[in-house]
Amino acid sequence: MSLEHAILGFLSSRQLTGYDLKKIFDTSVRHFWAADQSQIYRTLGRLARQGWAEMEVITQAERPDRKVYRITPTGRQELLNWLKSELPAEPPRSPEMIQVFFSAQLTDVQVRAMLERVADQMRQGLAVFDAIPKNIEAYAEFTQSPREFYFWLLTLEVGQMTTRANLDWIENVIQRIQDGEVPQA
Amino acid sequence: MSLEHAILGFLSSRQLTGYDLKKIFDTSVRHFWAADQSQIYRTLGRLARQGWAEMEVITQAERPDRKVYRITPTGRQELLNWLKSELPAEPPRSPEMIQVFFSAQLTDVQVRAMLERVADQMRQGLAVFDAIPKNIEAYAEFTQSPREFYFWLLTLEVGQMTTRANLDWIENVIQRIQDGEVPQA
DNA sequence: GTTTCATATAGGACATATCCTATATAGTAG
DNA sequence: CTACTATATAGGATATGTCCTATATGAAAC
Repeated sequence: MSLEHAILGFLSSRQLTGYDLKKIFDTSVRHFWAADQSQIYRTLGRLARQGWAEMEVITQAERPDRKVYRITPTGRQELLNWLKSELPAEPPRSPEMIQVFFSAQLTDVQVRAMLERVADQMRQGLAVFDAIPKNIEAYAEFTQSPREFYFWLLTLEVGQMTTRANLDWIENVIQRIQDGEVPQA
Repeated sequence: MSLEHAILGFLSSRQLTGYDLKKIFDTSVRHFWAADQSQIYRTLGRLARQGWAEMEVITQAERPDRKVYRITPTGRQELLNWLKSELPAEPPRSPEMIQVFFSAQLTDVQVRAMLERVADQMRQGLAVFDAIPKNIEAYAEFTQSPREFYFWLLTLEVGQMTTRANLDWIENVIQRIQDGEVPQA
């Protein structure tokens, strides 16, 4: 599972708490990886148990104690090995494509409505992408490295590109419906 | 979960067994939905229990008995409702993007190797797409409807388009590395 | 006759993710 | 003082998917 390596990746820059990581997953990388808070805490525990991270309790005066995690040399090696490894192919699983496939059973009017709905969701997604600040200063909290920031921008870029390409395709299909190019039975 | 609706979709054309569905998931729709055999059998049981499908045992002389499932009117209505509904947004989850993001920690040579590897996987995926027969006769077993076949082709089309767009983007990034456009620290 | 494949069925155990709950600190709004 | 937000932690139960196992029929290859 990649959450372990994602967390190791963040810990390789600096030590963090579960709460810190939750904020990072909710902001900086939410366009390509979402993680649930309890999942993060459980994964941190697992990383510590298998020796890829170590934990230190920091007592706080006016807040509950913080558990700060830092990557170990073993964990750093595991991260580098994983970064160089080939990922197993994932079984494809697209509810959208199931709807597209079986919407052959709907009328052209209903198909168009469905496609317009999906297109709207994609436009909203693009608006979210466009609204993300793209200057490194906005991300000082998670990195000061221009190289790291550049690679983060790459993930943003591909997300936007893919969403835009899918939106173009949907609009093209809508046009084909309007042009009467879709078989009726 | 969309597997229920995918199965309802197939049953809406004709009655099928779990074994039939496994073959369909392994061939015709494997480019956008993969399903495990035991998952299919369990989901069929659930569809029957909640009244969206009904099951009839067909005794066979020289093979084990077959359990044939057919969609019910309730199930057909549920399918149509689902086809017209807006899907909840899925949390994004891309192991590839995690590798891209953290590969900032690798050297340019290592990053290139990683991207070439991903590119190779995509070329293989495209080769698989290109090898899929695109004449309706090859799919007589699962549909004889030109409209249904057209919508199936749409799912193929978007899969190819997305894979190609991603491959172009990776090649572009490799070019940027070669051109020295990527920050070093 | 053993292995593999095809045709059939389906349960057990586990992995991963989600959603909910719970606790404990402080601060703000009403 | 209740509700909400922020800062902190983490377990219980469930949903979904995977992998393995098991059974039972026939056919083909070695």
